[in-house]
Amino acid sequence: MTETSRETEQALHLYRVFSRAYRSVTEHSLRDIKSHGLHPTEFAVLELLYHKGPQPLQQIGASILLASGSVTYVIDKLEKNGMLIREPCPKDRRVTHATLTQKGRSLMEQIFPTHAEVIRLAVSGLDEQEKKQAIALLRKLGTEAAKRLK
Amino acid sequence: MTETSRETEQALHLYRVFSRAYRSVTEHSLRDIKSHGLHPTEFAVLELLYHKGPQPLQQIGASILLASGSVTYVIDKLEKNGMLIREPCPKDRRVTHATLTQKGRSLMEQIFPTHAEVIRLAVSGLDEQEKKQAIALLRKLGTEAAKRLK
DNA sequence: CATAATTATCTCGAATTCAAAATATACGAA
DNA sequence: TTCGTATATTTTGAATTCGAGATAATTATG
Repeated sequence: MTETSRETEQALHLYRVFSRAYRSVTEHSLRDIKSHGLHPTEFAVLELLYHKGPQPLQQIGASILLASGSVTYVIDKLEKNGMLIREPCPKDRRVTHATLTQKGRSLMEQIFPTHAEVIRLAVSGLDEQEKKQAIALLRKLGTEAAKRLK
Repeated sequence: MTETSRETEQALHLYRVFSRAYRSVTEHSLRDIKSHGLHPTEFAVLELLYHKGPQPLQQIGASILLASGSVTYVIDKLEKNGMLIREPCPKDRRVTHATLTQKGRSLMEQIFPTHAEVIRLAVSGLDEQEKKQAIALLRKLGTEAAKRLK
């Protein structure tokens, strides 16, 4: 028989509940994104630029956890679709910034409110107090987990 | 300016904290899995069979959310590596069961305790009481989100 | 200034995934 | 039985991702 401490059992239990919940919640988001003819990664890039403004490609990869080769691929596609343009950085010629075009911004202005509403519904199983608790717990959990990754 | 209700703001905030926490926690798991030369999907299949015993391929896909074509692909690979075998179901000839070989079972016996310990550490940012709260909140969140997917 | 080390991006090939179509089997109804 | 529908698996082709290596530009060091 395998020896597993009660603490470990509880940790595994939390991990499973966490994963299942994550899948169910993100499924709402994914369906909405797909319904607009976008892929999750494309949406993530557009959302980042929409909220944070022009970003170096490197930053984009770091923010949404994408390998550099994949960043090139997604940015290529979005640029071909006219959603954004590449702009060379004048201060550092190694760097390229991605900037939303008017078309890209319009798209996000059109779909983001709906998307926010989908997210609101997806997490509406918790009331305001519970959401507050969940935020505090998840923030702590995530921060500590990130620390231990170094 | 975009009108967004306070509730929606809170929901988006929860979603972001949730996603970040999930990435940090799962990164622990992914690194451990990789360190054993396995891919996440392969590990998921092995873990399922290890804990639940032989399963129809269809069940495997349903459990770990994998398209049927991908199931065939992963099972092929694991079978070639000698981790499992396919066994035709005598009662229903459409069905194939995947069963761990001794080699596959030994591998899991060897790596699962370590993996459990990695998970324990990954979520150790919360104490026992907090884990209990998190489990309750995440279960509720996940269950309600799943309901709304129908 | 010259060289080494670092950083940002892109290219290329391999691996994994999905979706749709093909195949085989099971099951219910006429 | 026979037909039609449903289910399980495999096949196929396209899309996305990663990792490693190449290139170019910057920064640090002597």
